[in-house]
Amino acid sequence: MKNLLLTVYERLFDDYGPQKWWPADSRFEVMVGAILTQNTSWTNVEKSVLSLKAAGVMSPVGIRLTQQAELAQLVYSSGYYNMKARKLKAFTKWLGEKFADDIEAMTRQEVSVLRPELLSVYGIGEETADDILLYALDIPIFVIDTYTKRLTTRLGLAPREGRYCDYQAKFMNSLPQDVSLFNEYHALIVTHSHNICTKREPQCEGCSLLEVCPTGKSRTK
DNA sequence: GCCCAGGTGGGTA
DNA sequence: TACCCACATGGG
Repeated sequence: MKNLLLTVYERLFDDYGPQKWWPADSRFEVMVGAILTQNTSWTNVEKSVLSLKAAGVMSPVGIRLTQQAELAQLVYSSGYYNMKARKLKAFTKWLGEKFADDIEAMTRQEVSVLRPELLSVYGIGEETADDILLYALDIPIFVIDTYTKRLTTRLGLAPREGRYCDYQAKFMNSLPQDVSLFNEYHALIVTHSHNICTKREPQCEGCSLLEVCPTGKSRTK
């Protein structure tokens, strides 16, 4: 049987082309973006990223030296600003204590050790951890988000159990373990989701799974 | 005005 | 384990 998930990937890639994720100037900026984009549209995150850069604090040291209240103002536009300021503080504290801010050193850690370490940091859950591993550290791990779950469910490919790890296993067991493929696939799912009806359930009449929403009701172009 | 966005942590049963 | 809720701005 032809690998269905690979077929879906090829179809999305044909439709949208390379997505060039993650848009950022450094690995550290990817990590910051991964925290800021939690349940938040990227356009809001971009403003916060610019604010952090303008304030000269887009670095582990910069964030550690910034008061949490001031940090909250800098990331205001991405919402949950008090929570996210706290998360950025927790993450940079960990980065300093564990790796002396040496991000290259992170890549030399076994994923089996590094991922649980990331998950132990306040504010870093499974998706954010995997964003960091894949998009900042080029480690082949598949990122599962709301869009991915929704699409696989609509395609009838949802795993029997609906935990994060079940969805992740579904993708990782069906695809070659390739950083570029995982990078592109997740990005394509997000882009595609921005182009189809994203209403939770049911999807709008006639909104085909792999077609752009015919009603034009897609929300986040 | 309403709905949703590239989630996570804490509380309760 | 499985829900429920708080966290919050900004665009369609």
